[in-house]
Amino acid sequence: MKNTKQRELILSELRKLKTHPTAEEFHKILKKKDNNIGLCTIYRNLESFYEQGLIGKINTKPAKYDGDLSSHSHIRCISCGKIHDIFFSVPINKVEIEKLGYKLQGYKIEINGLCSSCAKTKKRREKNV
Amino acid sequence: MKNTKQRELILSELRKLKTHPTAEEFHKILKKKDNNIGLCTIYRNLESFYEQGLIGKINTKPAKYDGDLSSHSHIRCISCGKIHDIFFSVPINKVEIEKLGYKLQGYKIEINGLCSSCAKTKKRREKNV
DNA sequence: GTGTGTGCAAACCGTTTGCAGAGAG
DNA sequence: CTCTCTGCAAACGGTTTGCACACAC
Repeated sequence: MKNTKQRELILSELRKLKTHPTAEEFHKILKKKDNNIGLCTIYRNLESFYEQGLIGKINTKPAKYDGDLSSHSHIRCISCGKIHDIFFSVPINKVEIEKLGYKLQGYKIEINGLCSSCAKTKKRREKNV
Repeated sequence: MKNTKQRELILSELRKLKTHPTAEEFHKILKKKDNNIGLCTIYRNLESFYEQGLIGKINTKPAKYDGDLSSHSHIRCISCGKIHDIFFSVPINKVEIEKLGYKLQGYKIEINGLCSSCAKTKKRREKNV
């Protein structure tokens, strides 16, 4: 793997973010540092970082990327799609997995909820205000 | 919601399956019963059943659908993509969610592992056999 | 120098949509 | 009769790929 300036930029900038940008959002951010960087370079590198386990990827459409590798989950608002980090551990029962003949590689918990600002908007809508 | 023969066929056939077909795989299955059924009808109805909470949907690409609503999770082989049902419960800490101002709607656990047949193939590959 | 990485545009693929006609109510 | 549902084909949108050139090694 060659050490290009784009590759370095992508990883270091993602690490700095506390948000979970889509490839396109991230592209806009990176253009401020390198106006020529291509969207497909970002896709290519994010994907390869993800495969190497250097970053996280959230299974939304479009996908969101996470520079924070500390073990945490995400809660996603069913109304606006916003994602928040959430920290709690879940005991995974390996026995059940081994019974099926699988070797555990990892797991993700995908939590859906309604965020407070969407809850307010909804309440307002219901009152026809 | 009108009660068309396509709609009825889609739901009843999905309920019969123990597998988790993609829309396209399911289309092939349904064509045996109704050769004229269109792929987009299947998409439309599966999506609406899913929104009504009548069936499950697995967040793969392409998406897979699950006619079994009993509370269970899925383990996905990282090598071949096969999905197995897995039954165990996970305590979700609501306090942490409420702290963030969210109202819990639901959650899914996505478990990744290596299935036994892929593990064998891999071992064989490593030995150059 | 050699070979991988880049940026561009075009292809890709799963999914969605517009439309005219069919069929449920 | 009306109005939603269907099947078709074409559009869509996020992502990937083929290519020629650039640049790390």
